[in-house]
Amino acid sequence: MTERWALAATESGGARLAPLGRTGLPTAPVLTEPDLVEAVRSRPDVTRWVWRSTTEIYPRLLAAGVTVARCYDIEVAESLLLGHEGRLGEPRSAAAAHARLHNGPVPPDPLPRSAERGSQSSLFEPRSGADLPFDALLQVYAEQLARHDATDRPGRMRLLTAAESAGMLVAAEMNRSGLPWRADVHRDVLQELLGERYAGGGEPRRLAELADEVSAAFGRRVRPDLPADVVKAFAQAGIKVRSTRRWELEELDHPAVEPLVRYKKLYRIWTAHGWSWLQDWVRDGRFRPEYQPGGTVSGRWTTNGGGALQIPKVIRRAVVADEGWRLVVADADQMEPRVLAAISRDPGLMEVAGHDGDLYTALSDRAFHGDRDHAKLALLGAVYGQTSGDGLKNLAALRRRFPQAVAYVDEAAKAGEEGRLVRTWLGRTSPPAAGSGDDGEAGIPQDDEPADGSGAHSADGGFTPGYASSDARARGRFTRNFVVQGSAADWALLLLAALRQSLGAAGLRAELVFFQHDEVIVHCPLQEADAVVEAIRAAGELAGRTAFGETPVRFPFTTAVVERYSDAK
DNA sequence: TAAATTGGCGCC
DNA sequence: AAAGGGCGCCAATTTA
Repeated sequence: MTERWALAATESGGARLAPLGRTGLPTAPVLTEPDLVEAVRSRPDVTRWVWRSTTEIYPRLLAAGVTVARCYDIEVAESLLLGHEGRLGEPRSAAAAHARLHNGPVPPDPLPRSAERGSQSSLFEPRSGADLPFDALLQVYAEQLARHDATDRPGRMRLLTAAESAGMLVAAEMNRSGLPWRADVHRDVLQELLGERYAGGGEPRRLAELADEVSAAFGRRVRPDLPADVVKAFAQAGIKVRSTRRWELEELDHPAVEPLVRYKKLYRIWTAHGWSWLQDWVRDGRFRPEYQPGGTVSGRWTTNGGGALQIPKVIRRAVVADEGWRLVVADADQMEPRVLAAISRDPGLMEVAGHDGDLYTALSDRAFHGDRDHAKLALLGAVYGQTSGDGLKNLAALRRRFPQAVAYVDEAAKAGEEGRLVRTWLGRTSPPAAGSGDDGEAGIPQDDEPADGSGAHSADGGFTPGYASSDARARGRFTRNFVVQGSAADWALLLLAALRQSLGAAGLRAELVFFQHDEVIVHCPLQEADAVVEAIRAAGELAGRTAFGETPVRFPFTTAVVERYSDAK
């Protein structure tokens, strides 16, 4: 029994709403009710709410203690559909969609909130199209359903929209719950690593000392945080260095290198996750980043501040479960190679990915004489588009044993070099090449079926450029990676959706509190931990089947039940 | 003077 | 072992 209702907020905190039929049109007269929250609370049988923007509506419901099972986010759908149509970058608001529907003037999207740095003050997003009449919203929705059907993969596109919408719900819920964060522990870590702060501001003690060591090693004052100054100092010491990247410095034989590298590491912590970060981002024992599902073109999430997806390992000591509670930290094992196996359907790689054990070890047993490091390097090289080094030799071995998998990413790279679009498994689409202008014809979508080894180099009677410009090659590396990273993000969305559902259905107090590409953290009472571990495992397998259909590929996790994040692996 | 870019490094 | 993909953040520098 699926009950689908459309819902819009009115200016006065009320709601307009109507039940929807299969084509997306209302099956009963539109209702107007005085209280948005009550309108939802009083309809627990609704299985999916269709609304303009989760960001607009859901935080208000959550604040009143109301959760929903599922939603359909019209602006999320518009963005995904525009992408699939090769029109990424066109305004994606519901108002814009409605204007396009009637060939009217299309309003630009409100500026992305470029949140004032380090502050959470910009709470209100411009409400693009909030004033869109309810029947206009319904028209946009009905048209979107038809546009899903008009794609090359209607089922998967509908799934993608549902998954991204679920991601919006998860994000809103996590924004609300926050990650348990002990400011006192964080301060202890900072003190330990950086030493005291000096009264007048400026560097803490340890950084100042290291800067002095660097200067002493050069025999003159050098500011280690200024790459230009460091390069010059090395030049004066008779050492030519192209940059001050760590891996390059570590090649050098000079007494300044050691303190310099240590300085950089600590400097990074100080500026990105130091005292002022703590001040800005942690309140009442919780760190609340603003998650943005689909913030990257490949579908990975970003956060709008707080650098939640780049928390340095040493700082993770500050993530501590509440008294009597635990953190269940679950990391998907070798997700990208497993996803490559699932989307390319390479028989050999599916076999390798068909077990829960370490994938790179299995890979190296098959093709790399047991050398796990080489196996891993080769695979990552294939996915990232490595262009030089030993990785290429290893790539050749990979290509011999897993031709269909390598052909899949090679084809994606070729598409990128030729200015064509590529898609993830569910249908999220790469942005048009810069400079490809509006000629959507350049964007012939990538095949629905993976190329097989034999066809990989002979397919598509199109032109074969003798040389690709370096821009084209860079674009090829991007699209090569896009199909894998993006399909992994597809899977991760389904994982979140499944986990959210099962935690809710089980009536646990457990809460999803963190998500980072292939890793989730659930905060739960100690006695629920076992159930949560099992829920995560089941959600991973369900996500695999839902995304990729019947596949031998397994999606196991490394799971730890800990009091502190830093105690997980 | 403000916005955009650059270099570097954190995470995946 | 080599320096390939995606981001966000910070400070300095360059550009408008």
